Amino acid sequence: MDELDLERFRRLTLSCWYLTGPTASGKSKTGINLARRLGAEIISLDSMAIYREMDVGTAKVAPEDRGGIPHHMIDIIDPSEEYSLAQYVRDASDKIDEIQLRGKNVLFVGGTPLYLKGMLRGVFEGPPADFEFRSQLQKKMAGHPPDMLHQLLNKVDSVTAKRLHPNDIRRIVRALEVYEKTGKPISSFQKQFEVGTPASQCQVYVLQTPRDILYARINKRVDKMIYEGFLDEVSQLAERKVPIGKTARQALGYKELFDYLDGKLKYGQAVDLIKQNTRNFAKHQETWFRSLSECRFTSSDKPEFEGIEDEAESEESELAESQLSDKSDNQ
RNA sequence: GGGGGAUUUCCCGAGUGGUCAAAGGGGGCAGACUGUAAAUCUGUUGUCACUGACUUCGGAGGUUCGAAUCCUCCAUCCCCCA
Repeated sequence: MDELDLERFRRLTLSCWYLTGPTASGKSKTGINLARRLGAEIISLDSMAIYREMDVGTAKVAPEDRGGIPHHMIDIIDPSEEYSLAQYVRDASDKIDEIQLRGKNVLFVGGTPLYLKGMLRGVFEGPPADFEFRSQLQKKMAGHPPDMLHQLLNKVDSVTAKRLHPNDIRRIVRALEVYEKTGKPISSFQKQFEVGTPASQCQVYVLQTPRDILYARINKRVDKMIYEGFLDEVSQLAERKVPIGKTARQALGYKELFDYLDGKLKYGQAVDLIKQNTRNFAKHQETWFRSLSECRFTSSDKPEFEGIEDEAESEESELAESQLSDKSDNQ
């Protein structure tokens, strides 16, 4: 993406609304209410909800609960396929065009911070992941000192090497991959990724819940998912003729239940692990939001969105609240 | 009733006289993050007036220049024999 494209890209994506927050902060329901008030359609900002056949564990809102608001970027990919940041940014941008052409607003709802950053700042046009290349690199590394790849990177791209921790194999490998495919260091590509827009010029809202309350809600929600047939869903995925891909397989809850089905974990252990990993994930999401200048923070109990008229605290917002408390009740 | 074993910092768990505020893991907290991101990586984690001091290894005493480590008694838990 060159400078001009980037500018156009940002103009497009910053005209949208964004509602995010850690898992179990109540994004989906709040989002539907906000979308109604904005006259918006929703684009899911979620790296796992894109997959079909993964409903319970990704906490997808059932079609009948979407309040008539169209939801996009959900159920668009088969679990056997890989997906990525760059693809998301491309596909979602097309969706924005499409929706705005209909004269509707766009509201992103979801909690994948990397995708959020991609939408807000743009992504460079790099070579796609080459898993063949990566596994070869890994093989080459066997037997060598663990920081071999880091040193290798240091030779071709010292800027990135300095930035990355020697143990950060995944990023080192990608940096080497980009160099290999393009002949240019990854650090020479889009640097604007680091330049954020002030929150006052965006409509990016992060729902906040006190940590201890959030953790308790997560635990409850995992139990609820289990009750709603999470294990059956995972069993069905395990029985597919075409096995699910590595991206879908690593989804929270899914990987643990796969391990249970493979006999690597006891059932109770798997469930506890899901809760633990989900809590850690929520924390990680919050670290992300803090790092993005675009974000504004608002309480998940009583979210306030500047810029839209409150419609005199109308039934709509009361509805929003009652649904929220509803939610926490039966979680 | 008799014999044996255990008790460690938020948790699990190593540590058997000094180099121990105590390995390692988990959890907590914080950070990184551009084509696997619900992934991956990093730092930190007794207290304080913090290059030093203080409190901590079930409790109370004792041995020693010095104890989480040795001895005595007490408490709790586990196992074996009755």
